[in-house]
Amino acid sequence: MSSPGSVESAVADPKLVEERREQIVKAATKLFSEQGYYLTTIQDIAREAGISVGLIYQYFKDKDDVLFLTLKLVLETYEKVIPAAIEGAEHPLERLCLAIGAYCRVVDRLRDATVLTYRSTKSLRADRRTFIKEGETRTNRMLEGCLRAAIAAGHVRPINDSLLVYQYVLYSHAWALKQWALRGRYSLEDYVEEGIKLLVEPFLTEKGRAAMARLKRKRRVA
Amino acid sequence: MSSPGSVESAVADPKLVEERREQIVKAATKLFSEQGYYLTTIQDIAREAGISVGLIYQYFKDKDDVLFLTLKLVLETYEKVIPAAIEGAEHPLERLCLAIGAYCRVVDRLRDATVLTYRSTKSLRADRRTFIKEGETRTNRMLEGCLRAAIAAGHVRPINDSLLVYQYVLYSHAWALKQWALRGRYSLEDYVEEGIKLLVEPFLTEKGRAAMARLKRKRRVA
Amino acid sequence: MSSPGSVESAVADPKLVEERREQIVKAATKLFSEQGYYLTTIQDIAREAGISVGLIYQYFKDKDDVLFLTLKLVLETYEKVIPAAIEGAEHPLERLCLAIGAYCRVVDRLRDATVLTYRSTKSLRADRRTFIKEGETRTNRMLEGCLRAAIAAGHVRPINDSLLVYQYVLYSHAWALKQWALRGRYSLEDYVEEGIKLLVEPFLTEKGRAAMARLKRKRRVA
Amino acid sequence: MSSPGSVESAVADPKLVEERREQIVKAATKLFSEQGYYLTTIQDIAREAGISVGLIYQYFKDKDDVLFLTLKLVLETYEKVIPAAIEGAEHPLERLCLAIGAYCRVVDRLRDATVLTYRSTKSLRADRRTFIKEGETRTNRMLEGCLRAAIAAGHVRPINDSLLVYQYVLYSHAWALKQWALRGRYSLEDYVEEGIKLLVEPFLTEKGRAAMARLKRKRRVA
DNA sequence: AATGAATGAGTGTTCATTCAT
DNA sequence: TATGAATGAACACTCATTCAT
Repeated sequence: MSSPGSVESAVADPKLVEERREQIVKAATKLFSEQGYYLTTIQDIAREAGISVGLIYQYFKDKDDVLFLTLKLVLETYEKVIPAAIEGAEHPLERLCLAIGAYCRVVDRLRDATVLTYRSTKSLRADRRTFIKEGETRTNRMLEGCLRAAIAAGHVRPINDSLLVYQYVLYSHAWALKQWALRGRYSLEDYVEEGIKLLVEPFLTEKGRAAMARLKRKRRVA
Repeated sequence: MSSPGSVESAVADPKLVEERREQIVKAATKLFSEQGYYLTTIQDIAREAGISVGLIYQYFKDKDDVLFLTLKLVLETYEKVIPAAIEGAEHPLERLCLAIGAYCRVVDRLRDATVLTYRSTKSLRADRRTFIKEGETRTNRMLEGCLRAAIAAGHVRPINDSLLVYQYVLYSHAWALKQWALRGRYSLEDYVEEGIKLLVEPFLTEKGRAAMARLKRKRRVA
Repeated sequence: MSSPGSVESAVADPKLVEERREQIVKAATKLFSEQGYYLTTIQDIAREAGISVGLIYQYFKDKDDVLFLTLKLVLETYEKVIPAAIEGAEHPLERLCLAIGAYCRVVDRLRDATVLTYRSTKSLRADRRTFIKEGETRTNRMLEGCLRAAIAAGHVRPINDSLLVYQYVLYSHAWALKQWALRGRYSLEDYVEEGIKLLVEPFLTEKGRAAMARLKRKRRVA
Repeated sequence: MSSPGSVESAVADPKLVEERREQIVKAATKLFSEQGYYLTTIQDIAREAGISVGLIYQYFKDKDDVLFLTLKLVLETYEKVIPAAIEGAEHPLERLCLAIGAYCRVVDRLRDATVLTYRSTKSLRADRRTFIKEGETRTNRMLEGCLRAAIAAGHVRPINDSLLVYQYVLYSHAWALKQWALRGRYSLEDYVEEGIKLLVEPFLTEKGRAAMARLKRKRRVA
């Protein structure tokens, strides 16, 4: 009946649908992030969004639907932000570092929503859970592309790229998941820098090290 | 009234208390892991444990209490298994590798419960949440001890140890969190080995590399 | 947060709130009176009122709240009926007798609810219990006002007015509390008349006796 | 099967039965009086009595049974104390005053249990409720006997004796029911004295007044 | 005679969802 | 489109009662 990635609405006007859904998801994201999925009621969401309970059901089939769109939006943000960050950069190493930095920054911005991703994905219907995981996989692949390009260009020595990419992802997510331990000890920018020292630099080739040095100098000037 | 770490019981006999709690927590761990905290009912737990609903309330104050002990047990297992694994080993590098391997293996054994840790810690009362996080911190410190010893002994070059330890932890947890992606591609033992290649070897000193080679040869013989 | 005398509602429209609460309290009064507070379930009340369980919780915070409004209504009825009964009468003795008669009659009308007052006040939260007792005190004071006026006017001889007022109250309540013994032996009107013979006439002065005789004649004519 | 006034026990030794029941009823009276019947659990009673839950069921059929014996004991105390108080006194007026005083005093002693009588009689099974009411009626009849004797002897003028007796009863009970209002304003002894002024003296004949004066003088000497 | 662990029916309460307006 | 009053299934939790020891 309904494909896992789309969400039906009883309302015709697509512009209104867009607008209302955004309004509702914004409220839901805030509340789900603060209190979790099960402790957030539809009435809470309606109140936070400044609309009536019934209206939510004009734009979403059920509560699961709201969660789905909320998580989908987080994933989509990831997928949008990272390409945007590396766009314009040519050098493979620069692209890799920019991608990692962008990931950390978007996690910082969507801190609570990222945690929500870990907490609540399992609350979704099975097919939608898969859909969300595929979104994550797509994001990973973007990082993987950057890493492979750097290997192909001879800046990074051959290595288990897919596992290393997971480390990039986990490192970024950790900024949200372990904020209670990390914040206060690092600024976001320091955290990114440390990440690169830990998860990129040790794998650079001679050529890569030289390139990295040049990049750092350039960045310092800018 | 009640300290966050203890759980009151209406039953006097400590042996029975121990036994029943274990029985209940075992059932709860299974169900919480499969369906999450909120979708698991007390009835479910009772049925799974083969006892009556009322009996659960003789050994736990409320549902939160059951979750707490469940999570506490996971953390305590971590804290027990890792020292046991490195006991007997003398060499700092060996101790570090054993610790990482032990962590991955205990995560494998408590796979669902580890995921539960990420999903449900926030469902706990605030003071208990803190208590659980302190347990995690203690585990981290054990790894940190190993890493620092290896640095002090000149096998690992000076590095941001606390962040690297986080990578060890995340790497281990990922085996549970991302099992949908990792299993099928790696066996547990391969995964451990890859982890060491990715998160230990790049940071070895000359001396460390030599020591590591010797350790590997020894392991292959055994 | 909530003052003891008010009851919050999730519904906005005050007219509907009024109507629904009346409907619910009416059902609750019947059931509480027949079976007592603890044997009456919210399900029972919903069924009796012809509404759903959930709806009760839109108009009352909890079961205690329903009991409170039920008892409050009884007390308020007392406070309304007695002034209405003596309004228009000028003569202090007439006012006193009318007040006593009105009290007996309202107890007769709210027979079961009056018994409920004795049975269930202690089931209320402490602050609300006090609130209810203050309502009773206010009613007593109205009777006390009548009695004192009659003493001041020289119709009743000086006497322990506050204790005598308690006797009036108890005499009225007894009509409900001891109905199993009194009904069948007295009609309500006879009971009122006997009460006046027992608790008013013995304390009349010469002047009071004369006035009382005149009042009785007048009443007989009307 | 079981007559309403008796309570079966699984234990043979009548002395032990007597002793245990007393122990249990004592605990129950305290708790029922403080918290009411429904808020008191069998576990509470067992704890208060210092015995096990199971043991209560060796001496009582069910919880209703415990309440019944508790109330029965109160009524029996009334029935025992009043005759004892008037025993030895010859003069009808003196007997009447002693009876009223004794009633007030026993109510004072069993203050909470007397309130319990009002709150919880309706919680009993129907036949036992009747049984308890008959006990009350018996007590009333003792007072009625005193009053009638005083009338017959020409000390009290002919009057609606049964209703006046109710006033005596209510007056005594009020000491428990309205203790929140009465205590602090009267001592028990003053309260008794005021009662006699209000509910006996106004109905005395000339002869009665003379006799009462003599009695008071005598009492003052003693 | 005495214990107290075990039971499970029954309670108050919540909240996703519907639908008349 | 939008509202929010109304529904009722489902849940956590309690406690009178039983029974193996």
